[in-house]
Amino acid sequence: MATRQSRSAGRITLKDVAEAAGASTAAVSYAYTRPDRLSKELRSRILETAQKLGYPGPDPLARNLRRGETGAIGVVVADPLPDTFSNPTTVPFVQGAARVIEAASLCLLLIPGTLRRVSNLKSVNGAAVDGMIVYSIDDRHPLVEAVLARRVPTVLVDSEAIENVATVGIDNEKAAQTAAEHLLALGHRRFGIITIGSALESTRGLVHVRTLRSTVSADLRGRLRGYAKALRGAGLSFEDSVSIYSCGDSVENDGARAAQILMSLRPRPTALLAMSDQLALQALAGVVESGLHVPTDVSIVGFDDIPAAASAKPALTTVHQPLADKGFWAATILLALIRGEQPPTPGTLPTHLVVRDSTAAPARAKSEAGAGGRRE
Amino acid sequence: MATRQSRSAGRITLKDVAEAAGASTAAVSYAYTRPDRLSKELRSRILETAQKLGYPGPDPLARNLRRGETGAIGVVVADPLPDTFSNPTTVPFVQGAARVIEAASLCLLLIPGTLRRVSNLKSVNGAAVDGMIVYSIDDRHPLVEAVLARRVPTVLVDSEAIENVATVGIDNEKAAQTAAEHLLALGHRRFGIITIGSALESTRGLVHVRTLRSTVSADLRGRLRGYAKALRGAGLSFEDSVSIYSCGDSVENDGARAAQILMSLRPRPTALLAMSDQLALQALAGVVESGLHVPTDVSIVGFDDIPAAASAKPALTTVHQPLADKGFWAATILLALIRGEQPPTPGTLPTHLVVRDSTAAPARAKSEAGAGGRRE
DNA sequence: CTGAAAGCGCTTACAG
DNA sequence: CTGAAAGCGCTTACAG
Repeated sequence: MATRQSRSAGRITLKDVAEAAGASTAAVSYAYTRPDRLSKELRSRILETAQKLGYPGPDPLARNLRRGETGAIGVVVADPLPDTFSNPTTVPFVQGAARVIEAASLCLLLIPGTLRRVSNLKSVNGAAVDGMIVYSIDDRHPLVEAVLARRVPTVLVDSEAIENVATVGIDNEKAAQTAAEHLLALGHRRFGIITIGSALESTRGLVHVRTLRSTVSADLRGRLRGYAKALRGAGLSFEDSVSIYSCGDSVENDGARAAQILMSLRPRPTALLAMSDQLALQALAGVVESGLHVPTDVSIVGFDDIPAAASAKPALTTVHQPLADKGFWAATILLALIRGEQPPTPGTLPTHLVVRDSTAAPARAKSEAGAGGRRE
Repeated sequence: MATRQSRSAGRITLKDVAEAAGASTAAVSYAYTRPDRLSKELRSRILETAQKLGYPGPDPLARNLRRGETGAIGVVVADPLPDTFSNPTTVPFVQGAARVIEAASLCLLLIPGTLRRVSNLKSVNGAAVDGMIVYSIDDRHPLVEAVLARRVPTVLVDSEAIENVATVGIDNEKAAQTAAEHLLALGHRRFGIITIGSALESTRGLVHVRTLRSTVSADLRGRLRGYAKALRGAGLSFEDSVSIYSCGDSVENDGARAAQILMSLRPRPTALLAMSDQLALQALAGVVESGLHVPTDVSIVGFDDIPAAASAKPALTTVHQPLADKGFWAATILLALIRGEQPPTPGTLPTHLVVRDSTAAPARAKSEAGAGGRRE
């Protein structure tokens, strides 16, 4: 277990090898990086000397500074680091990016953005990377500002467009609109929305749209617009037809409680629109726990289409979004930026509604509509 | 989308800020790292100047070289990078390590060890890290040698003990012995072993123990010893009682085919010992597909106790190993090594057999034993 | 509380 | 094919 690789003391450097081998430092460097520029004899003499002295090879830190590159791509995540490996939406995203990063022979640096609820700017400021991907962090979060201040090539994912910054994302408004329109077409007129709270202010409980709009991230605002647009299209007033429950931030979300509270409202919603599948699945469990049935008593629509959505009972109707493709494009664009090439412009990534078994016509559409928010 | 953060040209450095602010470079450096060493006025003058010039803060590459540290811990994985986020044994391990790494305000650098089947020494050699964790890579793999040659603090996980190198792991021999003894106690006398192939030579098909021993990694050799020891304890000859099927390397393992081939042998094994739960679960599917029943026709024991083992039908009997704890200890030991402290010595981590529904007494124990390898 | 200066270990034009 | 030398951008004892 004894290890004494302290950097200080008797550390062997390239210069030592050069002296011992009777060669220039350039020659030793070339022996490792450009073998073709050396005679076979000189190269093997150098390598043997290095071996004999126990030289660990050119120091990556020095090489990085000299070359101005690191061989690492940073991914900044706002959730605790371990969640990156278990969050069902983060995982496919990072995998999509990892595939591109690995193919380019680069490493992937996971940069924790938060440390017990408070921003960890130190990691962001100190990370030695050739470029950064910021995944699903509220635009107004100090982390985003800190990353941008680094002036390193950066791609923002699921973020409001910022001038001169590459972004990858979906059309949240259109996606959400499709979800709401599906429910409207089934005859629903009274809705509950379950949303993730902002990472900045974790509002929790029933909230007014206006409050929500001012605290929530850009993509959620987009979805809210989409729902509203669908209702407007059906001649309904958003305010009269919709109740909104905001869960805490993404880590502690509590869709079950949200569903139960929304279902206790009168007039009772006949359909629940959740901002994520995780929330929707929790809502499903909450509804069932209350002794109600999905979709007979209430329809539920999710967002994301994570694997668990398809295997839920009943299988969840949801908006599919291409999580792995997001990662793929984020990394692909970033690599182009780093190389100084023209980055590809995939535009807004496609989404589509996947209709499964958690949605159906409301049980007594007429009476509910009568009691609820008929507007025409 | 336009971005031109090339390192070369008109890059603002700390020196530029110092000149513009009429301060020394030391003062500018302190403004960022040791605010207490500067007067309030000087510090804010410096920060304002930096802001005005668009200085992105001290360059991490230069800081790393100067300080001799990077703020990153490297984790070397042999599987393709995306697998790190979906492999059911890798995920809890990395999460365990990530928790410690994040708590220490460090970043996690994922270093791909292979690129399309061939070792990617370049990433290992070039990674700027304060220490490395090597997860579950065969000791004789060139990657391990490359990591060790770096002479950076290192912890090897699931590896043969190497002098002066910290390791974390379980007692594979004892764990495997427990699994085999469980089957022996149930009355089984005829076994099939399903093993992962070596990453170095991917043998595939029925193999002799001797062949396997020479190609497989240390932890699998340990398990083989454990199985053998259990059989010896029951007075059975390993060679006469056991058939072994080696799947390809871990990525392409094919437990279903392994099970089918083993079950086509005569005398037919009444129990299958798999070297991983993934293999065991595939074997389970393969057996069922052949029209046989588990555990009536054949018992199956896995290794690892991944979540899917408990939810399988029938639920899988398996050897539980503390995957997240492995990650926790690997990171904890590594941090101590980096800090020059005495690392903790958790010793071999505990495992235990979890008996569930995939094992039972053999249907016709006596006749099988008579036809098979009775030895006393 | 502040400044002048050395040096971390390499790579890479450049000249020969 | 090989060598001498500049310099990447910082941090940190050290002296004042």
